[in-house]
Amino acid sequence: MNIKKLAEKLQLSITTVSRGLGGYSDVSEATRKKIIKFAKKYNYSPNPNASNLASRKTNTLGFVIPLYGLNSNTLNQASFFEFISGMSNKINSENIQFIMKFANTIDEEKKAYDNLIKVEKVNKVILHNLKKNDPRIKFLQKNKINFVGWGRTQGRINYPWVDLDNETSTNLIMQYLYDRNHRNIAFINVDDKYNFAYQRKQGYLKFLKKNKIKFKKENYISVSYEDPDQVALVIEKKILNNSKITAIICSTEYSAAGAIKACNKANKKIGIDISLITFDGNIVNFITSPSLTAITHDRKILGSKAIEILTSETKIKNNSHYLAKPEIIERGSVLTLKK
Amino acid sequence: MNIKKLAEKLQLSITTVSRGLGGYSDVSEATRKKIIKFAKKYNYSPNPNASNLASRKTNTLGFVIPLYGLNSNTLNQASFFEFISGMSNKINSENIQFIMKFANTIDEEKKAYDNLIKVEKVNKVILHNLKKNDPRIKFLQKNKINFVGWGRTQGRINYPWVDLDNETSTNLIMQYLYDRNHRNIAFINVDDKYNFAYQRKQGYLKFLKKNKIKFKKENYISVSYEDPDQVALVIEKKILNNSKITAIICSTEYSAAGAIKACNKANKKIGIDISLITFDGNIVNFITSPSLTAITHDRKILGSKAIEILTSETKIKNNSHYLAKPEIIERGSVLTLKK
DNA sequence: ATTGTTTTCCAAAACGTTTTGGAAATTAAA
DNA sequence: TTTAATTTCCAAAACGTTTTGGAAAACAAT
Repeated sequence: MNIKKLAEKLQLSITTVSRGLGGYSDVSEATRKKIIKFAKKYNYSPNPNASNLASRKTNTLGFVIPLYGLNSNTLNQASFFEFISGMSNKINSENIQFIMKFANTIDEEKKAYDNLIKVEKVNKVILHNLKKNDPRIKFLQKNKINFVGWGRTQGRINYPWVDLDNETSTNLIMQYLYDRNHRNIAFINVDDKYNFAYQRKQGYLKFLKKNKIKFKKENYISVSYEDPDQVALVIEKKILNNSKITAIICSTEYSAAGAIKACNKANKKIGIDISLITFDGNIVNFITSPSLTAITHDRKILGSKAIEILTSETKIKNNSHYLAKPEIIERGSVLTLKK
Repeated sequence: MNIKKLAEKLQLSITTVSRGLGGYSDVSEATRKKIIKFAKKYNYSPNPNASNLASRKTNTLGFVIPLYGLNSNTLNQASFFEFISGMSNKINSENIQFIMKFANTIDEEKKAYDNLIKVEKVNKVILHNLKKNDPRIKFLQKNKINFVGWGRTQGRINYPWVDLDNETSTNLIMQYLYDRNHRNIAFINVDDKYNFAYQRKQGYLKFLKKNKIKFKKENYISVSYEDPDQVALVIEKKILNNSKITAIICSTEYSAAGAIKACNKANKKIGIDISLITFDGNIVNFITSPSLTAITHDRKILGSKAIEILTSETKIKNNSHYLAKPEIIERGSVLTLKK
């Protein structure tokens, strides 16, 4: 079924059918309804190729996933799926076309963006893993393509974005531990060149400051993703050997795994001898007994908000943004200390 | 840049440029080279919308990801990314367009396939999580759309597929354990309605038979994905309480996590008091000390083979297939018993 | 030199839409 | 009732390709 046949069935011109479906005001409500009815009946939907071609524009969302950075920066697998899941509802209901590309290298990533803009002519983009002064931003702004950042950079931001509220997260955790009388809290983070790690560090530091707790260098460590065993070793040496530390915050599931290993090795029972709280941790959170208390964010909403911003009727404001609120899931790995 | 302008630059007709780029034999080698040179120079690539429209066909691969089944059937997140990663090289080099859809429900999944075929007019599909007598197969065969299964069903198969060699995997593991003098080996599987689980069970059973070891009902348990804590409990009760069992095979990362928890609770040291070997387990494999010995498959190749089958010049044979070979990564959670 | 083949090229039609610029029909205003 | 304004519709052009059905040019055979 194509528009021509549908127009014949309806005894209307092709133009009217097209405009009716497009919701233009120059077709009466009555005929519009009839057109929609027939379109449904004959299961018609416009050929996107013809449509894009004729209108000289697309309604396509482009999205490049940097495979090379998976699990070694802001993108982890679980968060990807949640984000996508949140997006997909909106995408389906808004009838947006959706092109996703996967890049195994930085070079491929560059090519992928080029292709999206120049060949596929997408009009919306989700930008992941933004860097400071990211060239993609200028590129997109120059080409007047709507985009929203998944994650954001530091400092002044002149583009719309969605992100986890990382600073609040660590603040929340610190408060949670503080309320349970922990005063020497170790924070195992990753390199703060990653924004999420930087933000989490800020939350940690600000809480200390607010409560007039001195920052102890030895309580904060930054580990790499690369060698998990190394992580366990570092934790064992620097954290577990420090008898003052009563609680550990892990910034990633990997470091939580490392912490668990270190604790096992040092024969410290999590939730009894030492408290542990981790970000996310879908898999590791139930290995300990009692299971790990964790902090999570609703990343589904992040995905749907991103689409919302991109499709908002009004011209996208450069300060639209959304912060996913954190939530602590209590499971029992945090001990309440005596005063 | 479009084909018309490029033709002007080349002082050739649009037809010749199009056919030259398409590699047709009715344009001389000399002009073809010149065309390609100019196309590169002016950074021209055909508008896919116009191209699809004019040729009445596409070169598009469709792929529906069932989000609802994530981590609760054959699809887990890590395998998805590996598969995709393997695909993407081929996709880029073969200049295939690629549409991926995500379905949160079975209903959405159905709609997604419909959309791919009828609206997007894809000519290639990757089918995931195949069921016996899967209606999608008939649907695609009827519409003469090339497809390849990621995973396969049991029994006679009349379509091309790629899959893990699950039967060999368990066979390999069993041999590995047997060589180290384990005779009472527990296998923690998931419901064998999932084909991969069924195949793994077959490998386990066949090994027993071949080596004339009696199958002991109490050594085989099937656990669900839903409640990880429950898994740990079952393992503790049924496996760890059975003093004859010297080694455990875990079919999924989740059950390995459950096993670790159970061992911790029962105070059994993995790699010392009991041996453990798991499928995959990117995250859990380094929690224990020594780290978990695991069996993995190269899922990247699975992805690239899938594309290879779909793009093979010759008409796709219904018996093309590829089995990813397993490999044991020794880490130290398996003990060699004394004879 | 003529004819037949093969190679190399091209004009025009087609793909299925959207958009433009107006025409016809209806309603409102005078 | 006539004119003006508004509403509702439509024919034709355009989008950037591919494909069809030859035509022209080059080469080969006689």
